[in-house]
Amino acid sequence: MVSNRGSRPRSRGPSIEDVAGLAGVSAQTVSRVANEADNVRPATRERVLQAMDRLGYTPNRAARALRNGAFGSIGLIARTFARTGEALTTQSVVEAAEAQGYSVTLLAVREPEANGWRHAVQRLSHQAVDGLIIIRAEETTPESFLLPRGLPVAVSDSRFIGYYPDVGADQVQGTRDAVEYLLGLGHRTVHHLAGPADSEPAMTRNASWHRTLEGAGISPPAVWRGDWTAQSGYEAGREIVADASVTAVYVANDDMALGLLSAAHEAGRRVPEDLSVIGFDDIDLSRFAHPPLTTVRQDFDRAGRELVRLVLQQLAEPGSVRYDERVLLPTTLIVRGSTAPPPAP
Amino acid sequence: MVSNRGSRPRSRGPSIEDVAGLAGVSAQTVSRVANEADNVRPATRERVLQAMDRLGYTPNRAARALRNGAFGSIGLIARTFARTGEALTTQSVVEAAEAQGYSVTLLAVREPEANGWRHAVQRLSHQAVDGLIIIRAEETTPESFLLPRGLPVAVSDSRFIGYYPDVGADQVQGTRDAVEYLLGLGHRTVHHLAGPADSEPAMTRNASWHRTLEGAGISPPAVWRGDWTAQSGYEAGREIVADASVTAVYVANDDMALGLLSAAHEAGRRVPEDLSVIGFDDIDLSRFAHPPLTTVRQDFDRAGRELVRLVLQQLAEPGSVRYDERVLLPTTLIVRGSTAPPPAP
DNA sequence: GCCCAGAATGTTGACGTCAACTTAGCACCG
DNA sequence: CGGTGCTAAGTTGACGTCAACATTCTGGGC
Repeated sequence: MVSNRGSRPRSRGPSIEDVAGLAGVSAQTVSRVANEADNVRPATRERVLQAMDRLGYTPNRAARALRNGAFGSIGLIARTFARTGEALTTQSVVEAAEAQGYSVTLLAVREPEANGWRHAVQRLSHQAVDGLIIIRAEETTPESFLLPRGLPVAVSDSRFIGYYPDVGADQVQGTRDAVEYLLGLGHRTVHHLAGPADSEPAMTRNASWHRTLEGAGISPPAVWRGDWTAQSGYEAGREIVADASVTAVYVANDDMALGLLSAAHEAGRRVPEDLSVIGFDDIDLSRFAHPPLTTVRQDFDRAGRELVRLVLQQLAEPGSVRYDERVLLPTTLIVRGSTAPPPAP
Repeated sequence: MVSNRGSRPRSRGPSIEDVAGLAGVSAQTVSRVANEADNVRPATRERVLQAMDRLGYTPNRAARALRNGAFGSIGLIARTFARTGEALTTQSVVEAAEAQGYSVTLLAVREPEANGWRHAVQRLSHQAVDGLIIIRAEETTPESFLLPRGLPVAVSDSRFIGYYPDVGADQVQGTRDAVEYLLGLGHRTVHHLAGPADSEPAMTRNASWHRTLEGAGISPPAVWRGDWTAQSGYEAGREIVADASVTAVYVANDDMALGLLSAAHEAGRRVPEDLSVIGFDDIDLSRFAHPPLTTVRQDFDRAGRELVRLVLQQLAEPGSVRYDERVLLPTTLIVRGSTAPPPAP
């Protein structure tokens, strides 16, 4: 803690004592009114409420937190909140948390290495939040830092799976659906543009693609690899579209798939006539791509809700959630215009 | 506060006293070590650090907050965090805040009406955070609720402009650049697909488009209106592309512009040969649209940094920021493939 | 009018931290 | 070797809230 804030406390607002004074009651009675206890005479309650209103009183959450040992806040740790997947998950976590009376405190991990994560956890952990949600922890492993004991944690799409309860889309089935759909259209094989090697969902999709092809008696070709961004999809795409033998590509997410589409246009390779493309996520814009993108939809909304549920359940009843519990959310193959049978040879 | 959390305080972690006991020093000495005071003998410091490490001690932020009157957290209020603009701003706010040792607490406003905002402010206000950032407050006005006095606030793209210090892209200039660019290509007029009527930036862009046309001696045609989503852009787009007299459209954001592009493809209307399109924002995917989207880039990153700066400056020196201060961030016209001279008649 | 049960309200103390003040320890000086 | 001037470490109290306990009402029964 290097910063110097707090050296000159900012002007504090009215406290429970101020309200009590104005209303002519004790602080405890004010507390009771604030907490909606039922053993307060209506007349008294009214007087207190008016005093609160007049002073603009709001309970001091720090004091409450100190007293109760609870913060009313859930920590959310991620590398970034700007990418589609994270943004959607964040939004749904916020909504679900708020429905339960919790707010959400964000912390971005700046340095991808374990140190950054350690720092983030240090800052959020244990004392500032009642529980922790970790999404897309890609670059570090659970051994690299210790979380305070007893702090409820839930993770999504991260390498912490198996160490903490986890929520995630059914990557395996979603991938199989996509690959088998392409094979069903008549493609001889399906190529793969994967996500970064340190990402759990990327590797799971990669592995499932691999297994599905093998299951169909096809020897899997070499994979391309991107970093989830459209830019990386475009760059890999330039190589992919230059290879005329490629007729179908399963791309690990929609952003990269859209980048690939762009590369195809640029090279004059027609989608889906010459090349079929399937993405993963079903982000809003996929529907409006040219052509509209066939993709595997995952339910970010539900993921957020489940993450919050897992944390709050641990909070309510410690030990009620197994550390290796996995919530697998079904995916749906959304067929649009970017897939078709392979071109006649 | 309806929830019942806190009734059974969760097991607390080690406190400063525990560390002190183990290290054989007083609590104050532990505090000094924790706060990196320099008047501690190295040997003592070492002993304390080891005790901290052994117990897994982290300072209790609630107690700190109570003591200091500061929380080390900035509140961020918005309707959603999932949309492009909000997500990018959120990310940069988080980064900027963290650089200053602050975390960010999110609160989504569920009901768009004033009540929802009031509720949000109630919950975040005054006690849970040291300052407040409000982005895209579209549906309510500043009069509809009161913020606690003395709470630093900064806003962006909201109708609170003029009431609180504000950060935002230079909509006026950005719009003028776009419209004049299209006119310069030879278009007789420029149509407009606007954002929602209750949005401040939408109305500013609308007004600037209007004025620019008038300035060029052109009577502005009727506007279409969307809700920022690609879907709404697509729907308006179906009408727009059906009108053969439209040769150029200035769209209030990229998402809608991409929706419009999709409608154009569907109708067989070629972009840019038959129809020129300009968006606003320059989101990642715009570059990879088909054709790549000409757009007005705004600097979300800088916006986040400025918002945090404004809040922290008020915190450091109350009264040092005027309530009507405006930070206007320059925009850049990014010319890509979606714009061209009008078709020959 | 008096007593009593139960409801309403008040009092006390503790949550963990740290600024401000106080005391102990030590080196150096004449 | 006592004193001086530091530095290091300890003690105290207050931040705002609320559970637990203590006290004071209130109204009803006799």
